[in-house]
Amino acid sequence: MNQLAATTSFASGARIAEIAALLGDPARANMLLALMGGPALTAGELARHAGVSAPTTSGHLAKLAAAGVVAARAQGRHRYYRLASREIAEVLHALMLAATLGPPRHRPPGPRDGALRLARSCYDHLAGRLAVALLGALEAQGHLRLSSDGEAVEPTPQGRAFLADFGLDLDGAGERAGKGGRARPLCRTCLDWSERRPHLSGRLGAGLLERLLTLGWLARVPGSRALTLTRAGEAGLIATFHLPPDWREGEGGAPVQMARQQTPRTHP
Amino acid sequence: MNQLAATTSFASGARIAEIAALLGDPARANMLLALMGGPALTAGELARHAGVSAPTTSGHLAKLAAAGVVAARAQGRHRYYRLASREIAEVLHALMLAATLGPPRHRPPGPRDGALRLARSCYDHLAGRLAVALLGALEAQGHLRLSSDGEAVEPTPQGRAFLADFGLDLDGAGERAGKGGRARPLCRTCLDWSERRPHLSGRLGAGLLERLLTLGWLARVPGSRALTLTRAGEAGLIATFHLPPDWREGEGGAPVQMARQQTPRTHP
DNA sequence: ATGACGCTTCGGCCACGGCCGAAACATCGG
DNA sequence: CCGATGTTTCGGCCGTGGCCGAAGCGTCAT
Repeated sequence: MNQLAATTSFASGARIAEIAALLGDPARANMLLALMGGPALTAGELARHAGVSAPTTSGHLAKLAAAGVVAARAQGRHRYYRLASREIAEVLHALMLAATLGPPRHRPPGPRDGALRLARSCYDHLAGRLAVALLGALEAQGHLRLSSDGEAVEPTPQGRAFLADFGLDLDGAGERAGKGGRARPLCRTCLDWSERRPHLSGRLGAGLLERLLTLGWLARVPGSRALTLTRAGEAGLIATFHLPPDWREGEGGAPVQMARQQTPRTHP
Repeated sequence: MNQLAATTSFASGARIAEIAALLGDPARANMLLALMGGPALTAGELARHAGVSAPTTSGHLAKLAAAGVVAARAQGRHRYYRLASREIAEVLHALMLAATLGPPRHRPPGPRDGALRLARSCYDHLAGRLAVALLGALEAQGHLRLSSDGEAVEPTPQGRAFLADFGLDLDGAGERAGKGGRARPLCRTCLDWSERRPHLSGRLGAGLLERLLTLGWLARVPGSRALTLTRAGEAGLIATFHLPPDWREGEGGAPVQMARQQTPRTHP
């Protein structure tokens, strides 16, 4: 018998409930939402995100770690926490999408909303209006081919060359087939949470974000998931990707203000 | 400003936690898992699935309905409950996937597992070994084209004709662009929960399941999500789709026993 | 009409779990 | 070695919420 099928069994309601219950506390949900930004955060930072005391935070994190929702890495007197797996990130993503549906309850459109809507990191890839615009530009240039429904997406041969030239190794051994015997999708569209339009995810999306950060075209905003597009970055994206200069306006809408640097973080 | 962007705001941790907390109770999780099968179920049936009393079930369902997780429809002295949206189904799907990872805790491989692994319904489409085999057969016949990573999938012109001939109207007005202004993906691969290999989801997957049920090639098993492949169905699938006769063996594994009819349900 | 059945509401019990302050433990800097 | 800082453990308080039995209200059948 297939070894995989032998070890894989069905998820019981109990196990599902266990995970969901862990995400079902406001404090923990806010921590995990903060971790969706990608980089690992310290327990103290997570405590501030959650709005609870340090002891309470520690208890929450211990439970999350025991259940395999987050993973911890000790470094000096800090402990850095990150989401334990991409599967967990996808649960959170699905929850975010479902949460935008519900009843039209009170949703304070804080000032940070604008920056987040414009560009942010989503676990390991780029999201927001910029991500949607980049996908559009790549498609318009013939680098990517989208299926008619906008779900399936694949790089054209020309696009592969273009992206390789930009510094992305799409066939690289970077992420081979996991233990599941299945390679991570090269580039999958991921329904954007704020724009409700698809953007790039998968290996290509992750590589793109990494490359843009390396180039200094994008910079992380310490306290949030927001990303700033630097002057060089905007010029570079317009020159290289033919990003339309009016990309901030989204679907013919008004431009949104960009994220600004806040209090710098103290860890590497 | 784009009207959608104006009304769409960011999901707060509170709202996420609200939904997750509702899925985070064993009784409710078992109810929702049962509803993942597709057809609406009565409150009594859900009570049996959850293993709690009728009053308790009623309370749970009231909460789930108030939060927009399930939807109710009264009919006679029964009340039929179903999942309220595809977004909720996708949250559950992501949770099921995440649940198979965790620590190797006790997972009783009950006798029903085999039937479920072979063929079952997953919200609105087909899942299990049969679904994986069907996707493989469609690809082998040149009706579908998969990208190298097995994520993107699209019907070939020949495939469209073949599927239309089989009774599937892929371009039909059946499911147009939703309020999000985005059409439902035609056919998206959906990582199979038990096989951990992709199978057909999306509009095509839903249409295929519906058609197979209409033809009597597949039949629902009352008490569970399992599906039975009828004699006519097996012959038909082998003749029409060129399903390999040894499809039950999965990846070179041992065959799995098929689901048998159980106690018949009393509602239409 | 009258009983049977399905579902919901009500009332009350009880346990689980989130929260904090105090204190212990670890690490870094002087 | 000694404070300062980050994190965890401990103890105890208290509200939330799951659970059931009894009772109420519909719908269907005879």
